[in-house]
Amino acid sequence: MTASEYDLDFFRTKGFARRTCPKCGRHFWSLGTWETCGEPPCEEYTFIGNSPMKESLGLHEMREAYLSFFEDRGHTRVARYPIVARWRDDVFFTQASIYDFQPWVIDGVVDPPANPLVISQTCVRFNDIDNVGKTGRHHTFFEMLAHHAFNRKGREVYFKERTVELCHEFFTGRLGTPPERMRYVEEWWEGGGNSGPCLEVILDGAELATLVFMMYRDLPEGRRPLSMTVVDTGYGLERIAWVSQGASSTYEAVFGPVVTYLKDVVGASAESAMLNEYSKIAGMTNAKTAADVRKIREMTASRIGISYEELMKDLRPLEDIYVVCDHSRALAFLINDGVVPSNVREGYFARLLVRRGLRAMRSLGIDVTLSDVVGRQIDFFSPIFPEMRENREDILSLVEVEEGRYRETLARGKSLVSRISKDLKPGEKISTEKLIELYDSHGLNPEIVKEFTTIEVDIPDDFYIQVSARHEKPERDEVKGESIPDNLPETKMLFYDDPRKLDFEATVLAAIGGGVVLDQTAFYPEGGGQESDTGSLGGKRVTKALRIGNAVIHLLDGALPKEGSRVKGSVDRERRLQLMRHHTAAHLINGISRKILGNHVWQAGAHKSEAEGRLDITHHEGLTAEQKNAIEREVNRVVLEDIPVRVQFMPRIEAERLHGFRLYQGGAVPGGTIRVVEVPSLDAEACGGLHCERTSQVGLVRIPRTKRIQDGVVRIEFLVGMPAVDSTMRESGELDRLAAELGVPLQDAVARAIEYRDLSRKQGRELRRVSDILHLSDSAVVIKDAEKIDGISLVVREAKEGEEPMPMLRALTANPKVVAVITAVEGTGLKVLVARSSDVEIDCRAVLKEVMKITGGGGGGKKEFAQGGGGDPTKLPEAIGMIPKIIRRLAKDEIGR
RNA sequence: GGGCCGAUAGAUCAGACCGGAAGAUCGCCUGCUUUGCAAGCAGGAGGCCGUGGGUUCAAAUCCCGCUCGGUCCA
Repeated sequence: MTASEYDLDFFRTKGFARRTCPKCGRHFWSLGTWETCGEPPCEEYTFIGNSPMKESLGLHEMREAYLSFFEDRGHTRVARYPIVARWRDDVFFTQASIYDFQPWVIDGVVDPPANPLVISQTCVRFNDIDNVGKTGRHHTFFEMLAHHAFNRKGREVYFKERTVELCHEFFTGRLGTPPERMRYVEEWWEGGGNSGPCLEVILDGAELATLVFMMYRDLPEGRRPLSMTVVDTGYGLERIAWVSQGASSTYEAVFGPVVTYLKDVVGASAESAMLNEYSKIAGMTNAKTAADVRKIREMTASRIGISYEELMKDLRPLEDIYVVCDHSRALAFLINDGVVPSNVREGYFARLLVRRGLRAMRSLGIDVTLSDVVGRQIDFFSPIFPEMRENREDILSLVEVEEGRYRETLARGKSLVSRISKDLKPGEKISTEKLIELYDSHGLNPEIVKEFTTIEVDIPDDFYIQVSARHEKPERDEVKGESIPDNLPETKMLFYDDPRKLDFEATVLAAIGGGVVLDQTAFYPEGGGQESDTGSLGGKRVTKALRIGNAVIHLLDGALPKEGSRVKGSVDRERRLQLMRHHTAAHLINGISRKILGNHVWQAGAHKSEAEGRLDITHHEGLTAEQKNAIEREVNRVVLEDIPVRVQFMPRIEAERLHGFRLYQGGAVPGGTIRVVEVPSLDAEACGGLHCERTSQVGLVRIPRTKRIQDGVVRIEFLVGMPAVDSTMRESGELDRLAAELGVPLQDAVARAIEYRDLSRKQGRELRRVSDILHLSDSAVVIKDAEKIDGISLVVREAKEGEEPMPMLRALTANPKVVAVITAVEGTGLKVLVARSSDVEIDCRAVLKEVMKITGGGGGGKKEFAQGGGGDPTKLPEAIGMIPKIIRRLAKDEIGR
C-alpha cells in the first residue's frame, strides 16, 4: 500500500489536502480543515438532528435518487440478484453487490450484464446480529447501492478518478452536502483472494460508502496485477437515508410504516434528545459483550442526566422494536428468495431470525404475530420489488409454520423447566451446566428459563462464550481431492447436437489412467445428478464416462486403445433412454411441486439412475398423501399433454433475463453460455443433462414414496417408463395375492385384514386372561399340597417347555404365606425364579444365592423377587432338594431376630 | 457439515445414573350418581419400551450401528 495508489488528479485539481489522523494514524483526503479522519471512535456523529444534506429522503426515495443519478451518467440499471447466492457454491448468501459478479465476471469468463452498471443489491450478513437494534446502524438485511465498472485490456471503462468524481458529485451535487464535509480515508481492501486500494467515504462521522479498486490477485507467492481491474463500490442505502434525515438511527430512518406501527402497538415513547445522545455514543463503538453495551448506556445516561434505569425503561422497548423491524424484513426477503426455515444451512438463519424476532416481541409483550409484521414489510417493499407481492401468501404461511414450531419448542421447554425445578432441593439454583444444556439442546435461552420458573437463575456474563466453547473441536485434516489432470484435450460432445445419435467414430486423443479421451463422443458423462452412459468403445466395455473441464474421459474395461487410433463407439440405448426419461420427469416434478406446494419449492438435490429417480425439494413439512397424489397425477397429465421440451444454449445474461434465477435449480453453473432446458409454462432450468424431446416420451410416472429427509427438505422418489409399469404390476400382483389369501375380493381385503388383526389381538388377550385364571385356580390346589415350613407354604415347581413362569409366580404369590421357586431349563442353561407373598419376611435373594451356589451361575433381584440362571442344569435336582432346608434356616433366622 | 438432547399407553412424561415383576397424570370405555351437562365415585381397557446388533444368568435400563424427531453452531 503506497501513497501513490491514492494520489488522484481529482483530489489534486479540486484542491483536496491529504492529512494524517492523529488518533488512528490513517491518511485522509478532504477539502475541509479537519483534524481527524472523522470516523468513530476518532469523532462522534454530528449529523443527528442536523443533516448536512439538502433534503430528507426516505428509503425508496434515496434508492431511486442513487440509481437514477448513475443512470443519468452512463450506467445501466440492473435488477437486484437474489439474497441466496445460488450461482455460487462457496457462500450461502449475497453479502455485497460484488458477489453478483463472482466468480464468472471477475474471472473474465462471463461478460457483465452491463458495463458500467448501477444496482441496489439486497444483502444479508449475520456476523453482527447481536448489534442489531443496539448500535443504530447494524442490520442483518440491508441494501448495498453500487456502481461497478469492469476494465478489460483495451476496453477500459473507468477506474479511480471517475469513481471518486462520481461519488463526490453524488453526495455534494445530488444530495447537496457541502463539499468540505466529505472525507476520503485511505484503506486497503482484501477479499476472496483479491485486493486493492480503497477509500472510505466519511461524512459527519458516518461511513457511507467504500470505493474499492480491485487490481491484484493475492497468491501464496505474492501479489499479481489482475488482467481485469474492477471498480467495486458499496454505498449503504440505509446509512445514507439516515444521514439525509438526521434521524437518531438507521432504524428510525428506514423502517417506514412498520416502525410506526410497532411503536403504536407498544405505546413506546422516547424523548428524541435521549435517543439522539444515545445514538451518538452507540455509534462510537461496536458492542462486543454485554459489558460494552452497559458501558454505552451508562455514558448516555450520565450525558443526559438521568439514571441508568430511567434510560433503559425507554430504550429497551425501542431496541426490541428495531430488532423486530430488522428481522421481519430480512425474513421477508430470505423466504421470498427461496429459503425455507430449517435446522441446517441457509434455513437455520431464517429460523434464527424467527426466534429472535419472537423473543423480542415477547419481551415487548405485544399481541401481534410475526407474520403480521412480515406482511407489513412485504407491503412496504412490494412497490419496489413486485415479486414479493406475488409470494406474499407463501412467505406468510412459512413464517406462521415457523412461529408454530417455536411455540412448540417453548411448550416443550416449559414443561422441561418445571420438571427440572421440581427435582431441585429447596434453595438450590439451576446450574450453569443445566442452563447451557437447556439452550444448546433445547433452544431455551436463559432469559426464557428465568420466565418459566420461580427458582433463582444465575446467568453468567460469559454464558454464550461457554456455549461456544462446547462447540470447539480439534481441527481435522482436509480430505484431499484426487488430483485432476488439467490440459486435457477438449472433446466435442455429440449428444448436445443430437441426443438420438448413439453410434459414432472418433480418434483417441489421450489414454490416461484407466480411460481415454476422444476428439468427439456420444457418451454422456456423469453430471447434474444424471448417471453416466455405458456402452462399448473399440470393442471394450465403457463402464463410466466422466467430465473434466471440457474433456470427457471414458473408463474402459481392459486394455486401452492407442493414442491416435480410430475407434467405433456405441452407447447402450435402453439405459440412455431411461436416464433421459428420469431426467425430464425430474424437471416436470420440480415445476409441478412448485405449482402445488408454493414458490418456496427449489431443487435441493437430485439423482437419476437407470432404475429410478430422486428429487429433493425444499419444503417445510412432509407431504400428505393428497399432495403426493396430486403431484403424481399432474405429472402424468403433463406427460399426456405431449409438450415439447425446448433445449437451447444462450448467453447467461439473456437466460437470466428470460427465466430469472429460478434457472439455478441444480446449483451453480459455470460459463458465459448456459444450456437452458425449458418445459414451456412449467419449468426452465440451467441444465447440462439429456432430455426427452416431448413430455409424452417420459411415459408412465409413478411416485412410490416421498419422505422428509431433513428439516426443510422433502425427497420425492419416482419411477418412469418400464420400471414404473413393472412396479405397478408387481404391486397389483401383491394385492391380488393378498386378496386371494384372505379369500375375499380385493375391495374387501383391507376390511378383512383389519378384522383379522383385531381378532388376533383379542384372542391373544383372552388367552392370557384364561391362563391367568388357570394359574390362579391351579395355585390354590398347589399350595394346599405344598410342603409347610413354619406356617409358610413352599412351592417348588419346574416350568415345562413353553410355559411362562411369570404368570405362575404371580398367581402363587397372590396367596397368603407363600414362597415359590420356579425353575426352567432353557437350551443349555437354566433359570431359577424365587418369589414370596408380601406377608413373608424371607429374603428371596438369599434363597436364590444358596441355590446358585449348587448349580453355578449368577443372579440377583429384590427381597420379594429374585431371579438367576446360567448354571449347570444337571445339578438342578440336587439344588431343589436343598430348598426346604434353606427355607427352614432362613425362616428361623427371621423369627430369631 | 459438526456438537448436544431425545424416542416407554391415544397425549404429556416418570422409570435409565445404580440391569432384576413396565408406572403416573390426562384422555378413552363401563357402571353408579344427575332432568341434562360439567363434575364426583367405583371399575376397566389400552405397551414388539423406535430399530438392528453386542455385553449379561437377566436389558426399557449398559455399549455400538441405524432410523426418526428436537436443538445449537458453521
